[in-house]
Amino acid sequence: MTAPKEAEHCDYIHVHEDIVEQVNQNMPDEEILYDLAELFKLFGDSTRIKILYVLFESEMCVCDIAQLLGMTQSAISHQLRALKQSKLIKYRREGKTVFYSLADGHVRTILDQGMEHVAE
Amino acid sequence: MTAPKEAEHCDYIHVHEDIVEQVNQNMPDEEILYDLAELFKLFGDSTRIKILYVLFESEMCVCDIAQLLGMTQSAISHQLRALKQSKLIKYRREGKTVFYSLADGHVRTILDQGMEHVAE
DNA sequence: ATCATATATGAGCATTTGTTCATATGTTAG
DNA sequence: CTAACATATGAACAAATGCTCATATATGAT
Repeated sequence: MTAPKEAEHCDYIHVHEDIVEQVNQNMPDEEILYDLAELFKLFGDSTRIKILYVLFESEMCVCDIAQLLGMTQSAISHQLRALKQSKLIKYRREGKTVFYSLADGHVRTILDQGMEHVAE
Repeated sequence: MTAPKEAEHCDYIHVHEDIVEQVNQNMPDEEILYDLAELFKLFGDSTRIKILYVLFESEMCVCDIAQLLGMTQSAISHQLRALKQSKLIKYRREGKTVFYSLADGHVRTILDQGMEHVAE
């Protein structure tokens, strides 16, 4: 029996039953994949990448980061907000100053892996 | 001697000389950081993430991927192009069909690390 | 209280991004 | 050659993104 011809189907389906099953089994939930994409989106901007690299060296306040990157306090603050919301960085307040630092070892691992690929 | 008051400077500079030096020393070149961001940008979209997860199981043709994800051939082809350009996937032609597969072990490592963070 | 400093945030705007649609290219069969 | 199929690609458009500017909030000093 030949498969019924429908709009989006290849004439000959190369995906075999067992592979389709495997994909559906091993593919994480839609929601998880969305969250994963949201996470990587944060690494997909050079300003945020630079912020993370700067924080590799030391915790730092907003103004210091802005200076080091040659950008406005506002721009940096907006980006820190995004990084903070995804728990990639944490902060502590000391008087008027807020110090930011990396929250997670994954940050370093992810960036390092990306570097390996880019460096090829 | 107090530091000269300028626009973007904190009143008290928290970044000490040695840390500034360390940052400038360890921070990769602007161009590399840009490439790194470009790479992660590819992981920052759930369609492309799904494509990569599907390819974990097996090489697959464009049409099969489109079917599995319930998207149009064109949309998938556009995304495959981006993934291909960054050498995250490779392809081989077999007659009319083009089979795509993962190009690199880094892909898996990067996604796994991201997953670990998301799963917290 | 007022002032100054450090940071956060909302609105506006220009740029980028992902999809759709139409069409082009490439391959095979007849 | 033509026809059918698989894939690639350019234009258009809506949605998302990152920065700027103005302003709000928070803390400390006077």
